[in-house]
Order: sequence, then C-alpha cells, then structure tokens
Amino acid sequence: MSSRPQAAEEAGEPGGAGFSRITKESLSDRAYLEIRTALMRSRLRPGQKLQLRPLSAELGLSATPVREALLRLVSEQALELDERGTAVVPRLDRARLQEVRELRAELEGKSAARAAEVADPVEIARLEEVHAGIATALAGERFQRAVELNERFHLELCAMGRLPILYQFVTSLWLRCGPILSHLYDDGVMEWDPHPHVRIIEALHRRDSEAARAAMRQDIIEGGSGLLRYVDEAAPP
Amino acid sequence: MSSRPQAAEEAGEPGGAGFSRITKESLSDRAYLEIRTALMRSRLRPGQKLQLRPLSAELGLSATPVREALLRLVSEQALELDERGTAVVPRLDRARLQEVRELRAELEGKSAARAAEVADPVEIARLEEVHAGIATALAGERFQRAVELNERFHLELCAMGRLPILYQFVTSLWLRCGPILSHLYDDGVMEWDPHPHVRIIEALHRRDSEAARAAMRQDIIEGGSGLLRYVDEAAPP
DNA sequence: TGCAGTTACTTGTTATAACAAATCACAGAT
DNA sequence: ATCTGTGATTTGTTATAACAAGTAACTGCA
Repeated sequence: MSSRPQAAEEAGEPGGAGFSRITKESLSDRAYLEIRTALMRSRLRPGQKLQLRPLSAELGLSATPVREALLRLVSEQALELDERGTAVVPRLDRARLQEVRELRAELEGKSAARAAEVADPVEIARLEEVHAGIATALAGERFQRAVELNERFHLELCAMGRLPILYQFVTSLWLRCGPILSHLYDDGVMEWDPHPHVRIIEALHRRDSEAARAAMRQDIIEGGSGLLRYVDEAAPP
Repeated sequence: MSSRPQAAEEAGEPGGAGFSRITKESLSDRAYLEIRTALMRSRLRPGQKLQLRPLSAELGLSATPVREALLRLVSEQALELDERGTAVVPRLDRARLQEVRELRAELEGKSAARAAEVADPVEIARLEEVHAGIATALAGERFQRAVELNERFHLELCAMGRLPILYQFVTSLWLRCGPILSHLYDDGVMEWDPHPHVRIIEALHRRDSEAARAAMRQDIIEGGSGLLRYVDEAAPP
C-alpha cells in the first residue's frame, strides 16, 4: 500500500456538481479511500489478498475501521471475499470485462447525451483542459498520468449529466477495472482521426446529444479493446 | 422490524442462474437481509431513523454485525446517513424517482433485450407462471402479494439476461424504491390492452429483442407513473 | 528418513468497553 | 414565564478481547 501520508493527493477529483461527500473523514473513510485509490492506481494486483490484521497494522489503525472499508469495497464489488472470508482483488475474466465495457458504453453514453443537453460552457472548458492534459502526458510518455486524466475526463463528463445514481454506477464500473487500468497504453497509443474526446467536446458545444453518445461509445468500445489482453481467459479455480 | 423467526420466508428468490450467494450466513448477513427485506416490503417509512443500539437490541445481536449491515445498505444507497451518522430511510424526491425510472427503463430494457436472445423455454415458462400469479393476486385484491410477484417478475427476467453486473445495478434501483413500492396499486390497477408483461413474454418466445425492450420500457415508464404521487416534491431540509 | 498427531498460530467474526460529541432535561436565576 | 447553564444520557466511532475454525509447524514415533 506504500506510503501513508498522502492525504490530500486526491485534490481535484470530479463530482463537483451536486455529488458532495460529507467531509467528516472518519478513520473508516480514510482506510476506504486509501485502499480504493490503491486499486484505481493498479497498485494492487488481481488475486492479491488483503488480510485484516496485516493491513490494519500497515495503515496504523485498529481492525474495525479497516474491516468496514474492506466490506464497503466488497459491496461495491471492487473486492471479493474468498471462501474463508478474506478480501481479495478480483480477477477479471473476459466475460466480466466485456460486460463492463458494454455497460460503460450504455451508461456513459447516456451520460454524455445528457451532458450535451445541460452542460454549461465553464464545464465544457474544464473538460477541454483535461483532454489537453491527456495529450500532453501522452506526448511526454507519462502514461500513468494519462491514465489518471483519462479517468478524470470520463467521470467529470459523467458528473456533468447531473444524474447522481448513474454517476455512482459508472464509478463502480471504473473501480472494477482499476487493477488492470494501468495497462491502458501498454501496447501503444491508438492513433485516432479526430480523438473521440474531441468529438465528444464538439458535440457538447453543438448540444448534439446523439453525437456525444456515439463518440463516447466509440471511445469506450474501440479505445478499451486493448485491455482484453490483460485479462484471464476464464475465472480461475 | 416485526417478528424475527422468518428465516426461510424468502424461499423462491430470483438469481438462480449464476448469481449464487455463498450460503455462509453470518450474523452480519442475517441483519442485512432482515433490514433489506423490511425496506423492500415497505415496512420502513421514508425519513425513519435506524439507530444502532435500539436496532441491535431488537434483532438480538450486538452492535458490530448490525452496524456492518447498515453500512452495507448505505453503500448500496438503500439507506443514508444523516449529519450525525445515523442511518435513515431516504426520502425520494421527484427528481430521484424520475432518475430511477429512467435508469430502470434503460437497464431493464437492455436486460429484456438480452434475455430474448438467450432465454430457454424453461425460464420463459417460469416467468409466465409469475405473471399469472400477479393476475390472480390482483383479481383477488391481494395487492401486497402482487407487488412482491411484480418485483420477482422483473428481477427474474433480469437474471435471465445473464449479465451479473447489470443485475446488481437493477436490484440496487429496486431497493431504492422499496419504501414506496407498496403504493404501486394504491390508486387503482391499470387496465392494459395486452399487459406489457404479456408482450414481453411473447417477445421472448419470438426471440425479438427490440420488442422485449420496448415492452419493458412501457411497463416501467407508464406502469410506474402512479408512484410519483407518493414522493416528496423536493428533498426536505 | 518419512509420517502421524498434536500444538501453536493466524484467519475472519462477534461482543464489549472506552471515547467524544451532541442532545436532552432539569434546576436556578432574571 | 423564559432563558441559561450544567449534568446525565444517548448517539456514532474506534479499539480491544474472546471465539471458532482452519492452517502451519513441529515433535515424536516407526
């Protein structure tokens, strides 16, 4: 889990528009966020076990809040429990990843369509900045940075749709892919004619929801296909 | 929360096809199921507080497993936490219910379309039985029974789509409506030309996915509109 | 050397207690 | 009668310990 004092590293997260988290920050939340970002940053490998007491010791907490964090991630399907009850990072098999991509296309597509109807220029500008950041990161071969910004692009756009439940579902889908997401650019950066992100942004400007939806679907289906190589053929025994 | 020894009341739940729950049944799971079905059966009113110690006493358990159950329901958005941290049954405002209906139309629509492609005759027959049960219950004015069977119809159909993540999302949407679901038939039973459920079943037989999707959408959008009357105009202070 | 049996330890689970903060209630003063 | 301050109670939160079950390791015998 690496270094502990990383608190405010997660500064500019999405979710600004109406998806406020209470900022009470209990120990339980701290543990949750720490494990969660470790997952999203691919610092935990599929199949890896997260045992209660060793993990608590590493986080410097007692068992209770860590257990709560683990159970919360299990209920979000970001972790699983083995037969013994130990939390383990799920292995994505091909069928599961396919389902995730299909649902992402459906849900983020709807999100984009909706965003095209309600987004204001300020939000769109912010989105353009994020995409520019991705381009810069890729040009400089800072792939980890690009992966993080790509996530931000998608979640920020999703938040712009102003459908909180939908937003939650989408984050859940991203969380499931976390452990393999770092491989997004492993076999090269795809060359797009106009990048789907650009097509999305243009569609937002034109308030063209169907174009936004289509571009989003393309980004997810075609852009994510490389990940299929990093997946177990079938769920292991 | 009513009587405790109701264990196997939930016999014939859906989820037969590949959605197996480990049957370990810890105390935590017991508490979870008990609160959850209380929600789904509208035995808990919107705004009602579920305090840790009183609830634990009522369930005859210590605080720990009950707290775990409450937090799990919170993470599924079936409950919320007030500023103090107390679990409370959410009040659905109009916007939220609209979003739930929209997402149900989208997701259950996809589910139905997929089911039309892969369902086998045995499953379809079981679905027909459930719908027949609804008709019988309505004819006999056993509305509570009809509500439960209606839920079963939808979830069983969703399971037939064989998309586990989608299934989980849909159950989550149902859970959010639980507290007001019992009002489904409060202002009369809708008279359908052919009941959408019948149109769905016919579409399954014909393997016509788009017809199945359309019928499902109709069932959700038109059939659930009555519930809008049982919702708070806006989220209260 | 190899195997069986037993001990010790590690696992998740649950109960209990200590803690802090917020709320409630009641007493006393104005 | 109303307001205020203080103490007791109730709230969620966290830590700790007791428990059960499974696993590993080691010892003693063949």
